Amino acid sequence: MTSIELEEPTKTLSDGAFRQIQTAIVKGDIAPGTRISEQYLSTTFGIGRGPLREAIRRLEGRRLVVRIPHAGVRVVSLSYEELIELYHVREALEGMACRLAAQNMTDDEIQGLRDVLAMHEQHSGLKENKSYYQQEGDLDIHFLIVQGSKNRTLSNMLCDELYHLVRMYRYRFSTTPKRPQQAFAEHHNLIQAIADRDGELAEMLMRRHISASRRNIERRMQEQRATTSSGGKV
Amino acid sequence: MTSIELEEPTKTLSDGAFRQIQTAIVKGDIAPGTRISEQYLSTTFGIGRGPLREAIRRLEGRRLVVRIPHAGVRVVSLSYEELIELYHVREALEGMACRLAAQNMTDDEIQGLRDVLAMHEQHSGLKENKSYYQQEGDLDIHFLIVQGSKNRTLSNMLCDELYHLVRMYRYRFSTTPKRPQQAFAEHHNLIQAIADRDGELAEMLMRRHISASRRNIERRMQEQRATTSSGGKV
DNA sequence: TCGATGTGAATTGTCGACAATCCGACGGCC
DNA sequence: GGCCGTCGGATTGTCGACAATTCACATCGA
Repeated sequence: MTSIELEEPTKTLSDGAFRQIQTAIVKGDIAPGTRISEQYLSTTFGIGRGPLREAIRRLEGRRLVVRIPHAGVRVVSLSYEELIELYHVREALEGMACRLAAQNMTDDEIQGLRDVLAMHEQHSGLKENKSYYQQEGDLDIHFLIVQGSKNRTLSNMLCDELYHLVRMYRYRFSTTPKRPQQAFAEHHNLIQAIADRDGELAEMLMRRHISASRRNIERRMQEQRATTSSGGKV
Repeated sequence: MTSIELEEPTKTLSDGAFRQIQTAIVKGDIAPGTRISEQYLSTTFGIGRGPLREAIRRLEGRRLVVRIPHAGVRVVSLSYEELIELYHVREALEGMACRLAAQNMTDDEIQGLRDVLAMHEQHSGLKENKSYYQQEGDLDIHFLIVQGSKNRTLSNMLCDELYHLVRMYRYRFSTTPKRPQQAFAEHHNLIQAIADRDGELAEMLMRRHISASRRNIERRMQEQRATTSSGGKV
């Protein structure tokens, strides 16, 4: 119901391939850094190389894949630094979105926010399935708030570009012990501030929420690096 | 010297077409909202439709053109509201960039910033060519500051996506009487704050600088609307 | 044994032709 | 006279084949 992807009927083969590859990358079916050959995708989706290449070019424009001329395309692979940078950008952008949401959301939309939160609370408490909450539910809340800012330019940047990258790397840090409950509490306060139409507070809470999430990643990444001295890519 | 575009030799026809069309759109050679036919571009650039379509798909991914299946592509045309939204986003993002720049720029880079400002002062004072300063010089300063943030993710978003859209609509408002001098003074204070390593002040000044620029557009747009009751697109 | 170099296979880049779809004009009908 | 269906032209979408470039492997020499 609150799904980010709205499944419209695909009009052209190129559009269909674009969506399928995008979701495959975002969901992690294709690991970051993987080289994807045209022929493989061509036979997999059962379409010619023409539309396929066009789909890849669109993904290239969205920075989900990087292309090296005459050497193929690879799924984008964020370095540790780039992932942290991404969260810093989110902090600024979603903080702004949250302030605008406190001003511009309708009462019905705020109620919808509460409903989703309650649903996640049940789901999280009932099944103790923390990964679900952390993985998708969190983004659903953020998604609704961003939409509530009523700034379409901002929504596009956040939902169509940054969130895909965030989702790519989200599942890796979803099992941090106390983080889900903490995030839930932060969401609760966040929504309350929006309901109170307190934009200043809402922005500050959102910034701290994302900041806490970022620090959580930093901490886990350092732990991981202490054990395995891997390269820069995550 | 401080040009945004770094002209690397184009490796493939598709890449070459991508850049040429992009600059043509950004510089205003192709007006916003114009429908661009594949055949025309194909014969103009002297390349086949295949690479051309791929270039267009990349532009589509960057939101510089919008595509309607089976009906062609049009150069993106921002509505008045979207243009204002764009400046709000810039306010948040460049404010952040400016704060980071105050922390992370080297002394040499700050000196480079001052050099560019001095150069623009001479240029602006000598030739009284206000449009140049407002049009490109302003963005050069912003460009250098964003690069100085040392946040590559932020740089990419600002320089590769937003600035192109800003430049598309910049020339229309370049002749506002006192704005260039005012902007110059704002740049001066901005750079001083960065040199003083005062991130808080630098962010605030940048936000106000962009906010002033936005209000300038809003004012001129309302004047324009008062005379000609045109549609929403600008 | 290690490095450089040349060859070959695989992959990407490009082109032309054909099919599917949409837009505008014309004529018929109410 | 105005509206609707049909037809034609033009444009876009798709496919297959060929050329250009790169990468890997094997070979040769120091």
